[in-house]
Amino acid sequence: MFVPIKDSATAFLEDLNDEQRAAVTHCEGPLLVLAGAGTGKTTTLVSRMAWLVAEQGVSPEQVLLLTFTRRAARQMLERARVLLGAGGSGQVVGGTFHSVAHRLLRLHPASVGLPPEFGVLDASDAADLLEVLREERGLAEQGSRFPRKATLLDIYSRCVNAQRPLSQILAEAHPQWEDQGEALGGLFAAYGARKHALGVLDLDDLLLLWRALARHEVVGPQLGRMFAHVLVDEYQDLNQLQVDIVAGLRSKERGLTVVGDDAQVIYGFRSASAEHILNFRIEYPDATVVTLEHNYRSSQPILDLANEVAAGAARAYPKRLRADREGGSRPQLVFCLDQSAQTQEVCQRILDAYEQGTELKEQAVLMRAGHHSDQLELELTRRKIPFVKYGGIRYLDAAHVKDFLCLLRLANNPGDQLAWFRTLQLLEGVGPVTARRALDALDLDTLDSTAELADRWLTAEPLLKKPAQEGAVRLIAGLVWSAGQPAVGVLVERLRDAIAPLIRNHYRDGTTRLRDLDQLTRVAADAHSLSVFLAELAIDPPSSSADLAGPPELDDDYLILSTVHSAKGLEWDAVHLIAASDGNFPSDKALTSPEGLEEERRLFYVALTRARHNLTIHIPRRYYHQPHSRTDSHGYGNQSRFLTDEAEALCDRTDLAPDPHVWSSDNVLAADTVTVDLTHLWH
DNA sequence: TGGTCGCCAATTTTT
DNA sequence: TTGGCGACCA
Repeated sequence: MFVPIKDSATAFLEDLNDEQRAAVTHCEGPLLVLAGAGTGKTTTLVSRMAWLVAEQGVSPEQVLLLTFTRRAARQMLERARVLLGAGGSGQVVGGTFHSVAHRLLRLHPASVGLPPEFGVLDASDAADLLEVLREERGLAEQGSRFPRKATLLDIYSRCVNAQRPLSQILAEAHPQWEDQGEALGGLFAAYGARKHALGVLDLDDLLLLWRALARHEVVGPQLGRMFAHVLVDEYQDLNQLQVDIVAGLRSKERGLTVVGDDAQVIYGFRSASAEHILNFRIEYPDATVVTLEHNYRSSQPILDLANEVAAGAARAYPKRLRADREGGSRPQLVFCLDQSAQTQEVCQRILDAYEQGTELKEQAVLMRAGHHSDQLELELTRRKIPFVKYGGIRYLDAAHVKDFLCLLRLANNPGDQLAWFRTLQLLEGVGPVTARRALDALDLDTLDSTAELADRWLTAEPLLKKPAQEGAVRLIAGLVWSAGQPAVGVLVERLRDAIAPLIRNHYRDGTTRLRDLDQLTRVAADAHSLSVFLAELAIDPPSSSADLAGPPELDDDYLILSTVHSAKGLEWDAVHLIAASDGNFPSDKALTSPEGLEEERRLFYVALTRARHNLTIHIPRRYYHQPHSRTDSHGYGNQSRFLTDEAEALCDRTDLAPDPHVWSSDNVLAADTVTVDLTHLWH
């Protein structure tokens, strides 16, 4: 249906193509937009928001925008703000599923049985709690075979997110633990009970309780009236639980728009499944489907390669991206001798592109796994090339930051056993055993207020050695003092001072680490409540310490380093994909099932389609293994299985490494790096 | 002898 | 950074 362009408020419609405009101005019933990579998906979604506001009289705060990743949320809301900015009245409500769930639950905690000051566990907190329960239940005995804590959380989380029974999840994703089904079931039940007793939620609970809230007989309809229109981005990456939530939000009066691309399902490990987007028309029989195929991002040679890679998929829904404009240079395939050669080559190419006018911000280095850029980061630092890294190890995962957060959690809730357990072990001569005993002596379950802590501590104190006692007294004094302190900023600063000597003592580079805590202290100064501050940190953690330092200056130019997962939805003029050899990409960790390989392929496709003009794929020919690790039998291949002969023919090829057959014979380390066919890994 | 601490190996992707 | 294993201390 064509809607005439009436006034300047809808001038943005002129910049859209026919399909986009059809999507933006769709009126009746649910709308599914199948948007290939680079087809102006964000533009379409944001324009639809603006259109709803300008033409349909929906007020901005009645529009709910849901995205899968935090970066997508941020980007989308920013653009919405710009486009709606002129009106300036209200703001679109939006964010990740988890952050929206959190906000709604803060509004109605009691309706789902939550204490008003409920806490939120991030993934590592949740894993720690599972570990504690595992020990309590005698499942951690030496020699007994049982999943480690990260695996426990993964299994549990899959059950929740896929909404499927443990036995099924075990059979499909963790067959090696199938015989532990009973113990796992018991452990998970205890985990649920403990979370309830502690008044905390994990990230999965946020979604579960949102669904419960939506089904609540009083609050449900109330929530329903909050939003006139719901837009969901990256629908292909939703899991069953999120699909349920979206279905719960739908009503006759409310509009629903979902956008996605079945070729970009890359969150299978979070129980995402392309089935959901493919079944959308079945679930919503009155849905309208609009397909976007014009690619505005990349040049045709890049799309040719992407199409070729996608065509290799076992079960492809044929879709060929067409470039909007002519010309463009072919993707570059660069074979390097090893990782060091790759590092030098990437740096050179980044600088070359920069010289030719592509600023650093318009370039990105992409990789399968966060650590693939370790060496490159050192070299960039050495060459003084500024960069920001996304994905990989996160700021909050740094040990000393966790230590500090635990102390803050104690200020918020002195009965938090997990936080005590970690904090106590910062003290000299205190390990898990002493910490456990001190905890028992504290008898936290009967603790009513922080003020009692000082007295309580007298019973635990003798269990510690002298220097540890002094440190502990400082911490307790800080906590007791902070209990009467309403200003979060002041409180956090005081606790930072209390923990500072312990950090300095406990870590080799303690003084450097303390500086990270300063950043956190600064951010906390703006917080209104400690519990909300901590919960938001768990849901929306800064992805780098640079995030905490605030947005970089406008004139700052810096290179982006990112995992492919974190790069989804983003684009750059020049993309340098590194470590694209078999074993790394596809990651051999992912090759436990045929579906694993298919997801790697889609991930590769996502990586390729991030590039606008220049795409370079670096393939190190070999990796040097630790000389002693004879156990590492599979080694790495020296090329990418995704780059078939047909795909390679679409690229310009540069070979910086001698032919493997030539150099391997006179290289001492050659025996460690045989090319092995990895197909055996998934039968 | 129980418990801590140092050393070594290995580490996917995100909310 | 975490986990496993061995050395050293009370």
